[in-house]
Amino acid sequence: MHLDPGHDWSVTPQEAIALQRTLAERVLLQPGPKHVRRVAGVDTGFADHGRTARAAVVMLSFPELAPLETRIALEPTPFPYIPGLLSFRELPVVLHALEKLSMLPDLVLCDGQGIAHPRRLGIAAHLGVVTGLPTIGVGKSRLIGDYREPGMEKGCVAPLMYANQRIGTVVRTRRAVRPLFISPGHRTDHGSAVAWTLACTGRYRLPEPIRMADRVASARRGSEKNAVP
DNA sequence: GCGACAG
DNA sequence: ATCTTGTCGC
Repeated sequence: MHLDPGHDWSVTPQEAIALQRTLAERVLLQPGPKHVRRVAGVDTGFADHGRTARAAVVMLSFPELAPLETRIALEPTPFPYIPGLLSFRELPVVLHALEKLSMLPDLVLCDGQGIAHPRRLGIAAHLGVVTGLPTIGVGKSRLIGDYREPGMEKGCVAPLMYANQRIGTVVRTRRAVRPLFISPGHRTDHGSAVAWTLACTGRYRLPEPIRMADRVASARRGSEKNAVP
């Protein structure tokens, strides 16, 4: 399958920022998909002192959360890590892993922020605008915003605020663990983002799609295979 | 100028 | 993100 890159990815940090301001206008905040049969998790890992980027996408069935397909892409890392510009470092290789899927997901959980970003275009929102797919940002830590510590029980939440606006939700996905920073990417909203995240979470802190993609992307040695039907 | 800063 | 073994806690 051929997936459109969406735009030129060979940009300078300054051009990337300008691009984010434009693309952010195309982000759609609306209730997420009504029915989900397939949910994908994406994550990126690095090797060779950061010179090689490895994106992993794992497709799971819903609500069983059983792995259906795993795809990987390896490429030279194209952009340095700059807070706020993470998508220009990880999305190029992520898109190549995504286009290897035999079927499109109904929803994508992405490692990193959605609209909880200085210009409202974190990696999950960027991925959604480029692919047109509904996406949710699942951050393991905070990029921007203020919040009150949510309760310690699983399911406890607290709004993530920035410039007097809600940009996400701090969610306790498991008892007494560090909370996750959930924010809408594209074609989802605060409520649906949190609901789908919890619906995809089992006995671990990370929702299954992200946890499985994480495992594959960070695989130390050569699991450079591509499982396909 | 100073502090913060997804992965 | 990555470098890295055992260890403390539920």
